Amino acid sequence: MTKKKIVLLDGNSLAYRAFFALPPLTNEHGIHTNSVYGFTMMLQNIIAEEKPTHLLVAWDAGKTTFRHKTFVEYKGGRQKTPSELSEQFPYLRKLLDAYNITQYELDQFEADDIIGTLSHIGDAEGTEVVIISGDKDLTQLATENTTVYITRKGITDTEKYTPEHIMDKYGIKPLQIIDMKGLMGDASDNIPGVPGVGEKTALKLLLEYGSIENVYKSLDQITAKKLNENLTKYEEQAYMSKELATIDVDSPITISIDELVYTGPDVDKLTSIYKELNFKTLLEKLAPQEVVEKPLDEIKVTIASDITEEQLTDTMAIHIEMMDENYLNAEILGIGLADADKTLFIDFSEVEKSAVLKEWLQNKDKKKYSTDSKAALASMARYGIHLEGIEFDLLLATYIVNPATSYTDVASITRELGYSEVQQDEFVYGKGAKKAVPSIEEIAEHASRKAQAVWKLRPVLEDKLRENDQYDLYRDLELPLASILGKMESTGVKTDKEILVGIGKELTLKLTDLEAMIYEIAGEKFNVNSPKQLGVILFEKIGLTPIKKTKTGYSTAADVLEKLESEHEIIRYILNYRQLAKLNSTYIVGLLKEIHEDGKIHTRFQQALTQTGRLSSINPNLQNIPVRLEEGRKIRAAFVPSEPGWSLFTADYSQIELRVLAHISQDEKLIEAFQQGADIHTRTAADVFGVEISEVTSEMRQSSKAVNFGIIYGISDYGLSQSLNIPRKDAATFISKYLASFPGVKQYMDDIIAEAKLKGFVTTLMNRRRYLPEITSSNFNIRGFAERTAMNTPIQGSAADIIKKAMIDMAARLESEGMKTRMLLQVHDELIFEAPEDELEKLKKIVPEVMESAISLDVPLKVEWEFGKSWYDTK
DNA sequence: ACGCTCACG
DNA sequence: ACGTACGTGAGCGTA
Repeated sequence: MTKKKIVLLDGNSLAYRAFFALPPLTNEHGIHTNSVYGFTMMLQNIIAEEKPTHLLVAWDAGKTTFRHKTFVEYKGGRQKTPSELSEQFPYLRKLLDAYNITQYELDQFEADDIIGTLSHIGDAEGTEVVIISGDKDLTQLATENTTVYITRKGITDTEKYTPEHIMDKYGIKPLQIIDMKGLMGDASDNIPGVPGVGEKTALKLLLEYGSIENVYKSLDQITAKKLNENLTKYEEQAYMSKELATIDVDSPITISIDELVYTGPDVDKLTSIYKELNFKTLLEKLAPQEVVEKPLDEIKVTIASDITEEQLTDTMAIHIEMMDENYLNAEILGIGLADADKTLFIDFSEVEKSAVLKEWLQNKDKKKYSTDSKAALASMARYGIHLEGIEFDLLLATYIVNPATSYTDVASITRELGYSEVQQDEFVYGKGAKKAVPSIEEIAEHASRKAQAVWKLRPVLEDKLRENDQYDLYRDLELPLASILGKMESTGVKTDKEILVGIGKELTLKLTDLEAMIYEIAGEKFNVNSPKQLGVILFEKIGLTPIKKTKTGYSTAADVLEKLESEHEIIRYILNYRQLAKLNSTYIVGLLKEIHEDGKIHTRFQQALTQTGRLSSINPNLQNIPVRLEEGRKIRAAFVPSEPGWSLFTADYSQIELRVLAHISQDEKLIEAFQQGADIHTRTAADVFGVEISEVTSEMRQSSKAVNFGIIYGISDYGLSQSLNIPRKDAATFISKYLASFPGVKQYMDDIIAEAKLKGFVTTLMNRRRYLPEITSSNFNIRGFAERTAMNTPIQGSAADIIKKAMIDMAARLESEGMKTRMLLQVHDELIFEAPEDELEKLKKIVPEVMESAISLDVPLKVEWEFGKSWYDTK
């Protein structure tokens, strides 16, 4: 027989905790589910870790308790429970019911008292008891047999209060926690305590006198005048506070420990509640085989050979089927085609053989509706087939309608639109080690279904785009851009392996030295790359003071280490080691792995991913190649032109986001500054500090630069204080001065938040949308985040629109000028080309011209360019 | 799989 | 009551 172990949960406290720890999730009916989800995670964790034989969730009963008789205002002034949380309580009850966990509440008593009483009984029996809550008051219940787990940051992490731990932490015994609360009070429960006494003073008094009673017996020994006065004046209040903070361990409960036996969940009930709440991952874990695919409608699949012109009509939906997501090197299995009355699958070996099909693919008068046009284009290009005539792109259309949904494969996209006739790729090909090529019949059906889905969904999406006034954005910006990006990806960037290897060797040498040095100073070997091990060395062995904590321990991030640099010599070696280790692993070893046989790196641009409209770059990411520090910048020397005698040419928009802000906000001063061509940070400094331009110091300019960044991000005093390393108050002063100097910006910030609340979304200059449902949240954090997003997205997103437009114009211009220059990369506000020597002069003229006239704003756009023999040299 | 750290705009 | 600047991707260690 296993040993008895009782786990007692504080239901209300944990529900709150889960609610605030998680982002707002909802099921398809808009019911909030985050608290239930978090609670479930905690519960699973507790059951797995503690393996309780007895389990109980205690709830607070109603509004009034016996404590209100002592003090009417007990728990007064509390914010009303947010409706997003209160609507979840019935589901929590149902969940626990499905788990077969006893729930208990008692009129006039709080959950604390129920827990206290039961733990008291268990303790007397000598049974092991674990109490779990977010409320530190419960630590008063810790005994030799009873441990109190208090939730920390996150939802499953807890701090375990045993009597020893409480002694270590506060220097008092568990029951003295009550005296501590009595003296210091508790704002959240509206327990007054003694004014002027906080945690420090309370602990000092208890260390000296042991209890509130003894403090008052020895009052004349307390010489601190103010403290003595307060203690004297508020004696009655101190005793009352102690009474309020005392958990009743003898409440009149009508339940016995035997009734708490935990036998495990009712899987059927659990499945039904998980379904109701849309907990997909939990459902899968519960019974992976139970998630059955609904049978699809039958379709007629034709596996074609000897393609004829008659089979290929003027307009068809097309999908290139590949097993791997990386279409730049994945094996092409075949092509699925569909129109109104048929589907067709062509095995890739047939594609290569069929001149008729190739002709059709390359004919721009034969219209194609695709699932992902960039993938289609780039994958075909590998076989010398230049796909033309793309008229529709399912991926892009869905993304423009709402960038928030996550797009993994065609099945998920179409399901989102209420169409469920396509199977998940995972289902067809298997997952992980079980991934394998199925029969040609299966592939044919899968690819045909995808093509058919595109055919059926195109009108739906086009209507939606028109309805949202986003058809132009889709048709004139994203769709043509897809082809351009496809070409850029196919072209790739020539990368000099030798240069990377050379830098790698130097780095390895330096890293070995640094490592040895660090071990010597630390007095032992450890993994410098492990924040956990490093934390132990720095903050336990060496004894430095931790400045910041993370969920899992001490933070060892660079900003923390920099603050400790003067404290110990080891820090600078660690910082240096970190910097070089990053360069070596990500940019030397990482990039070397990505060089193809053609000596080039072919990144892929994700065009339907970011929430703002920017692109992202993967496999590898070429949008974050080091530049800020010289050591890292040298990596750029490895990126070179692919033809002898050519150069790389880079052009970047100067301050595009601030210019966009000036335009959108119509702030007169900001517009004027840009029209005059002033250095914007200096100009901002002059306005904010109220001095002449000539009097602006470099510190003033630096602060203003940080404020300008902050404004773009949706400023907060905390954020600015972190970036400038100044007190929060000073940061707040800066911000208010800035907003007073630029009233148009202030007005914009207020207006955009109001607009987002009203419409539920914000838009960019070219009508890209981002929905912000969280902007009406009653949770301060979540709402604040949404508000900053509302301020930032139109700025970042409009800048993204502009450079996308510039890319389209630039590609057209290069074409019309008959130039050989190729566009290679886009890095958010920068374009990188490779060009033959004799086109450089022309580029210097047309690149700025095209980029600067991509859009007409009320401020000029400014482009700066460079060229050189490598990316490093374009500076 | 997830968190931390750090590279970029 | 709670912990934050906006947007990304990759490598590593740890679970």
